[in-house]
Amino acid sequence: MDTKSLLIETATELFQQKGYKSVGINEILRACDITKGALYHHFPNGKDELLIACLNSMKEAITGDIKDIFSRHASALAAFQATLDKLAAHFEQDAQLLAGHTFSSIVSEMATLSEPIREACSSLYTSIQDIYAEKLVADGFTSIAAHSIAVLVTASIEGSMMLSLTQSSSEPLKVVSRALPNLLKEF
Amino acid sequence: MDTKSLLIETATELFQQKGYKSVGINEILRACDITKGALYHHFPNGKDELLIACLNSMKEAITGDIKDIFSRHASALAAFQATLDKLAAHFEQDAQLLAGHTFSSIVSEMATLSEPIREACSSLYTSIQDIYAEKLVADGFTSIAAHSIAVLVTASIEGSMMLSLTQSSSEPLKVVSRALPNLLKEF
DNA sequence: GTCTATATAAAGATAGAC
DNA sequence: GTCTATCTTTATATAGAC
Repeated sequence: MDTKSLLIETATELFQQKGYKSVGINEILRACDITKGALYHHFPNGKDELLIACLNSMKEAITGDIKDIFSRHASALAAFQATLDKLAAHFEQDAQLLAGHTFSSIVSEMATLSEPIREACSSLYTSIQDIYAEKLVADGFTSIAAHSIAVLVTASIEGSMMLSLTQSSSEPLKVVSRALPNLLKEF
Repeated sequence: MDTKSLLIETATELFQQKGYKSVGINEILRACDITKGALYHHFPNGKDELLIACLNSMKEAITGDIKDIFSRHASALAAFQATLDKLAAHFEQDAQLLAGHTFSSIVSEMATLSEPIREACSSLYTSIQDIYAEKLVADGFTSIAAHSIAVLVTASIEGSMMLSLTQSSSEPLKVVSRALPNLLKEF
């Protein structure tokens, strides 16, 4: 793999696990086994520019995963359940794996600090909600209802990931999975 | 106010808004208009020890707020709706105010880094869920059902706060508020 | 395109005067 | 109990050789 891609992939993983500020450039370089010269060649504007590239990479990976799951299940309910089961399974295998499905550590840290980064995170959540809403419309919901349900489910899933990480238990993910039939109703 | 309380109060607010790593000791001292000598007199173990004190302070403030709201409403549904309405109103008045009702910026950053801090955050969420569950039991739910619903609602509220901050809109908070009748059903 | 070496600033923390 | 001054480490970033 070329150095630039390696850099993005490695930094993405670290940022997702530890947040932005907590991860130093040196830590990233050590993990990639390269030095500063290479980083500043590919990202002349340094760590900020690398973060933007990582956010784009996360958008690709996360929406790709979701599209994949949603194309393989007939109903929105089945797709959401498969999503949450996968998250719970990943969590139980290795809590760190859960980080790969969210970017809340970056959102929480940066949302109030940097407007361009808040926008990048916002666009990522919008993309996710759009996939959800499309499937809900295919299931027969009106566009308006589908949009609301998509927001609700996104909030519930993100919140349950945070609770599972905090409480060191897959229970919150499983609770939301069981509650899905109630969530997927017009309100 | 004594210096120690001022320090805790000021640092709590900054940590909630920006996370832990993003807030430097110098920034806190500047905001308090004191110097390092005072800080290290009250917190010999430095920033880490100050964070623990802040987490305890948040626990007091947040659970106090919730208990207050829940004592003033007859049903769990009314109490949850009042909670979300208050969050949305605060958000619309000043997005920064929303930070005072959560500590997700700290959770997301520290949950994978420091075990004692993860435990402190976990205990805070447990306290919140206990208040919710108690009210749900009073409403007639079984203890088991009340516990599950409390987890679900906590996840939904926390997730919607994150979405509202990220998307710069109170819509996610309002969506979850409208969805509450569906959330408060056995599953 | 990547390295080494260096610059510069900021972080957290300590010592000792008052 | 708070200050000033200082120390150490770490952070991001740059310059120039290869």
